[in-house]
Amino acid sequence: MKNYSRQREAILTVLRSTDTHPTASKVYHKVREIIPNISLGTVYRNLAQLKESGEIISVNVGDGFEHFDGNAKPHIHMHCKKCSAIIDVMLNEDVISDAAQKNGFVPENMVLVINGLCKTCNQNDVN
Amino acid sequence: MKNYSRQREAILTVLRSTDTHPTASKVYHKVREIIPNISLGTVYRNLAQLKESGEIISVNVGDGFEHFDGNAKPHIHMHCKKCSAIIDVMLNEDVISDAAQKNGFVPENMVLVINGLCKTCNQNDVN
DNA sequence: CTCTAAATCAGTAATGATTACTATTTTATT
DNA sequence: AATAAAATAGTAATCATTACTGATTTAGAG
Repeated sequence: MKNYSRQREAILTVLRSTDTHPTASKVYHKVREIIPNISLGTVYRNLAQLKESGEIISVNVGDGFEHFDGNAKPHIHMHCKKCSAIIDVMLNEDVISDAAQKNGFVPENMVLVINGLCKTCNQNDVN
Repeated sequence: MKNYSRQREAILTVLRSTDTHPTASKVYHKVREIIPNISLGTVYRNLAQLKESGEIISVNVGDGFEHFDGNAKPHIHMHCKKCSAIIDVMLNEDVISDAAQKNGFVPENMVLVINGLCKTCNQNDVN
């Protein structure tokens, strides 16, 4: 059902070799250095597929772009509204405010999105 | 610099009278019940302005839509990937896993976005 | 090694949420 | 009432993302 593809491998390699949370477009341009004629549609399709399979995750910081992350382990993303940096903070370190202080980050507004299944949907069936 | 407008007031009223985290389009249709000829552009402009002034916040759960929230206090949003419900959980209740358990929520993937200023940007200047 | 079907691709067109634009109306102040 | 800034309705433009198509690649069987 899922065949190997050089394109998908290259995309995964790019995502795993950076901590900058690139957009689809950024990934596209980076992968073009490896596969010069890869198409944007292929990048989008594979990003969706890698996300579906849990190999990568995505973050939406409200700038209108989906940002991709090769680190699929649950962690905190701190988003600077000025330079747009997205900073990783592993979850076992500390609670929210501590984590913020340790990074010299001044939190203004925080949103936690937990994706999963709510009580009702989880009881109704398996998928 | 900021004048009163009936349209903005109606938008705020709509947002404060629901906990469903509507999209701009949903807000538009709801406000049309109060002001039948309000335009979509006006809704978008005022949502941006209300967000800027901190009267409302927005959540992006990765479904391609920006969701608006009349409750500007920091809180957790749990997003069901099946029914798309966005459930509010106040922050002082408990830590993440506890909050999830209490709501019968099965977390699969969690992303915390903290908007603010990073160390570098905060040291460089005031705004 | 062929053969075949399913999966994937490159390239391009279409979609649709959001933003920009413009002429008109409303607000707040004198 | 007069005036300037702010806001509006309506429409057009933008652009990230998705859908589509005919060609290519993959994987497994013979």
